[in-house]
Amino acid sequence: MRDDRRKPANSGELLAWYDVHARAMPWRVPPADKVAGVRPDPYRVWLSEVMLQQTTVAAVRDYFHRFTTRWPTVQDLAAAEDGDVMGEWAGLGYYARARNLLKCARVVVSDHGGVFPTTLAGLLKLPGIGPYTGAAIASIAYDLPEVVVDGNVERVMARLHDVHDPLPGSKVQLTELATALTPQARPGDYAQAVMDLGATICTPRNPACGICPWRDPCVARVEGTAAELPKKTPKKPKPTRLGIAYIARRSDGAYLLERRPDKGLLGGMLGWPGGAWSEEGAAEAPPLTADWQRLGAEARHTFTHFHLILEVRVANVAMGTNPEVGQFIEPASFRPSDLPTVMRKAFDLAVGAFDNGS
DNA sequence: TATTCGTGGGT
DNA sequence: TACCCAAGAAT
Repeated sequence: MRDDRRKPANSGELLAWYDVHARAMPWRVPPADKVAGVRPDPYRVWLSEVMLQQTTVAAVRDYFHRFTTRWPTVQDLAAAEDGDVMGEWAGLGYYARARNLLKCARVVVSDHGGVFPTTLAGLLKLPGIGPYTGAAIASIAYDLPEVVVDGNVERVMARLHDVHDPLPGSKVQLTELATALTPQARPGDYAQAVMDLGATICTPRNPACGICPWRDPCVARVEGTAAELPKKTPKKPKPTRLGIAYIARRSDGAYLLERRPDKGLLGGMLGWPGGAWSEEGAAEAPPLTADWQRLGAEARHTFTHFHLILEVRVANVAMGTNPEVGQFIEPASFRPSDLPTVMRKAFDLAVGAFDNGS
């Protein structure tokens, strides 16, 4: 802080802004309804917060609707089949979230009578609930004054106080600043207000400082440094890995798929056999003997920490063929939408080849 | 503390 | 095109 005479930011200014500008969301109770006594459903708050981890609101909306339609309560979700939940999560990414989601639902039902813990400490013991999500549920669902620190809060605090130390090292400092601002009154609305501010006004690029409810106390705005904060330590370059996807179609239209192990990349998801991906592109043996055809194109996909070039090989096989890995899934129970995106890309290429009568 | 773990959209 | 980024958690 370079100007101690500046009047510090205060939560009331932000709450007043939120009362007018709160974004409408399927899992959210608008401030006017909360005044009337409406409380958020902890199940829906929890589900939305897990889905929103490192994921945009736009991407979450449809998933949230499908999940809550299919599994309206935590009891419903706890009773679901693993494969159904993983399939419904397919395409949303970070699949450990879905595995932990199911674990968490089952613990809540078996150990807590189907009621989410009502303290931060209790929430933090559950799978998939970390410091952010625990504080978010505690504040939004139960109006407890816990400190919510996500990427939005980090950015807003860094700018309000002109913090130039790079993340993630500055996280402790930014958390302290966030703690000082978190109010005892309406902490749930406040938490959502800071995140709305970060998402709509105090954006990563081209922040709309002119219409910000905290424009006066914001030190970075005065210093002209808002757009360059928060600083971040540079990230490592992504290597490129090579792999093969073997897509076998049986004469009845069944496809050969395998369930990937729970640990590691795409853990718990369906995928095409093809072995590990490496920078050397070691040739993996096919899952069964057949007349494998190479396609003219490969699937390209970028993960968090590497690029992938996936060669797709296809084969038509007869009924009664026994694969060495995976199992055939019949057309009636195969939904391409159950596949993670990279596997669906490979499938889209293969379908074109099968349609061409290979 | 550093790495692993997805995906789609914006610039 | 190539990067950046998004309501992080687990290890």
